Amino acid sequence: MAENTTLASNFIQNAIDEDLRNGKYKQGIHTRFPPEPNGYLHVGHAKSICLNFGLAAQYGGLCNLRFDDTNPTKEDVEYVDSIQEDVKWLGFTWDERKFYASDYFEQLYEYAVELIRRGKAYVCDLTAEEMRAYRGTLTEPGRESPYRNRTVAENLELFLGMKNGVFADGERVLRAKIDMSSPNITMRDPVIYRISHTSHHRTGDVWCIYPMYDFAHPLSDAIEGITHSVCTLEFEDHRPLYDWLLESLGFDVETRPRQIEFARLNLTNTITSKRKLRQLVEGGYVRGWDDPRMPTISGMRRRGYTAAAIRDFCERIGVAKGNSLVDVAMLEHCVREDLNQNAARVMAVLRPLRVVITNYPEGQTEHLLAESYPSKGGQRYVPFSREIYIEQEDFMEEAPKKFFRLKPGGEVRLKHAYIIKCEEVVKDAQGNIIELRCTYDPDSKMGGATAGRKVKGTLHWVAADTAVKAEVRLYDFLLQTDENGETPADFIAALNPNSLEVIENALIEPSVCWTAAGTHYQFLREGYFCVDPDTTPEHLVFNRVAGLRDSWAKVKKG
RNA sequence: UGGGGUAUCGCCAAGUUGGUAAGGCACGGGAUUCUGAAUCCCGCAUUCGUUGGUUCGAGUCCAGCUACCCCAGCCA
Repeated sequence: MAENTTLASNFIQNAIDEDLRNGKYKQGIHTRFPPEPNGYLHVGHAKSICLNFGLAAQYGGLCNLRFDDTNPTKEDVEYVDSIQEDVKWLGFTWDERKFYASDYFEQLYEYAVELIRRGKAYVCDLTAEEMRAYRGTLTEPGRESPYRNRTVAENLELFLGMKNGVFADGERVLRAKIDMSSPNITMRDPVIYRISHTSHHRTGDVWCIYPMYDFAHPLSDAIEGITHSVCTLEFEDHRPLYDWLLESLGFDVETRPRQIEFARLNLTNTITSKRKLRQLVEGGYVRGWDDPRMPTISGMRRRGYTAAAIRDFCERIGVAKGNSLVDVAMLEHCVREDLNQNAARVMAVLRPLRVVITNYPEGQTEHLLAESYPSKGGQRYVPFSREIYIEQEDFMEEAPKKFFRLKPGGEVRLKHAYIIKCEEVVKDAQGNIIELRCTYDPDSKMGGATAGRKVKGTLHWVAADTAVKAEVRLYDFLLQTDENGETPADFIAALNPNSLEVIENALIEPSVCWTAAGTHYQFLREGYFCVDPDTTPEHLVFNRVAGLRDSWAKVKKG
C-alpha cells in the first residue's frame, strides 16, 4: 500500500524483535487469543484479536484460538460458538489450532501433582474468610497458613481426595507455596485449584476440581508452545507468578512463553465491559447481544460495521501501556472510509414530502441513468415521474441565507434528474406543509441543453409511484458520557433514551427491492445503511451504520 | 504509608545507541463538486507531567517531586 504512511511500531514488536536478536524462540513466534467463553466478544476483544493474530502474521508465526474455560460456573457453549463466529468474521483463522484449557485438565492435574512433589504446593483447609485474613493487606504482610507445612505425602493424598470428590465445595484448596510476606499480593501463596462440583460444558462431571487462571494460563501457553503471551495490564502483577510456575516446573528459559501486557481499549460513549454489556442484555435495555447499538462484534456486524473497518481501526489506535480513551469518532471515520469506497449509492427519502411537478406530463415515466459507485463505476436506472418525494428537511419556507435547498421561488437540482423550481406551497388546515408544487426545466437533465446550469443545491428524491416502502432504524450512542468521554458510575442512568429511532415509512428507489441482509448502501446525502436480518421480501429493514459528515449541521448550529 | 505501571498537541500515538518533536482522528481555512459527501491543498506541540542535574547538545541519562491506573476472588 502507500509507503508514505509509516506504520508506527509498538513496544510489543520491539520486545519480540529483541527476543529474536537474542536468539530466543528459534521455533518461531507463536501467540494465542484466549477468551473466556462467558459472554460475547466486543471491540476491546477485537483489539486483542487483531494484535495477536496480527503479530503472528507479521512474524510468519501462528496464533491459536484458546478458550480459557476453567470456571464452569460462568461459561457456556453459546459463547464459544459466538466467539468463533466473530473471530472468523473479523477475518482471522486458527486452522486446526482451536484449543480449550479444559483439553489440558489431565495434564494440568499432573503438573499440580508435580508441584506438590517438589514441595511447592500444598493443600490448605482455611476457609475463604480465614484465607483473606491470613493474606494480610496492601501494606502489611500476610501470615503463613497452619497447613502450609504438610508433608508431600499428605498433600498428595489430600489433593487426590479433592480430585475424587471426597470434599465439598470450598472445603479445601491447593495453593502454591511462595511467600506470604511478598509485597506483591499475587505471590502470597495463591490458590491454584479449587473444588467445584459443577458440570463443565465440555468435560461434564469428570472433574470437581478446576484450576485457577494463574495456574492454567502459563501452563496452557507452555503446552501449546506459545512464545509471547499477550494480555492486558491488570495481569502485570501476575507475571512473577507466571514465571515462577514455569520455572518451578522446569520449563526451558529460552523457549518458554513470555507474558507481555498492553492497555485495554476504552472508547468514548462506549461500554467495553463484558459485565456491563451482560447487564444491558439481561436487563432488557437492548434487544440482545447483537443489538446494533451494542459494541459487541456481533452488534457491530449487524449494525453494518465491516470487518475491514474494525481491523483498520485497531491498526490505527496502536498498542501501548498507558490507559487511554479513544474518541469513537476514530471508529466512525474508519467505517466511513471503507463504505465510501464499497457501498453502492442509492436514493432513499426518510421523511417524505410530496412534490408535484406541474409541467411534467401526467402518466410519463423516464428511466434515468445513475452512477452507483462514484469511484468504481457501475450504473443503474432510476425511474422519474410527475410526482416525487423529497426530504422534509430539504424544504424551508423561510430559509436562512446559507440554506442551499428548496425554498419558495427557489431552484434546486434533483440528483441524476432535472432542475426544479418551487412555485407553490400547499398546507393542510393546521398549517402543515403537505405538498410542494414545482415546475421543472426539461433541458436540464444530464446531456440536456441546460444541464450545465449551476444551482446551489442538489437533493435526493424518489418517484412516488415506484418507490418502495422501507423501515429505517437510526441509532445514536447507547451511552451518554461526560465531557471527558468517561462512563458515569451509574451507567444505566446514563443510557441515551433516544439511542434508537425507528422510521416506519421511508421510501427507497426500486432498484433495491431485491437485497440481502448485510448489504451496504449509501443513501445519498443521508449516510451509510445496512440491510438488517429482520428484512423480508415484503418488508425492507435498514440500519444506519453512520451518517455522512455533515458540515451543514455545523453551520446550522452556528 | 506496600507492590506494580503510565505520564509527548483536544483524542490516539511514533520517537532504536542523547543531536535538535512522525503519522492518524478531531478541528480551522481554501479549491473542487449534479451527494453541504468524497477528493485536493494549507494550517494545527520552540515543546515532551514537574523541578533540578549531567552534557557542546536531553522527550531520550541521573535525582527529587506530582498526577493518574491496577492489586487484598476458592473470577479471568
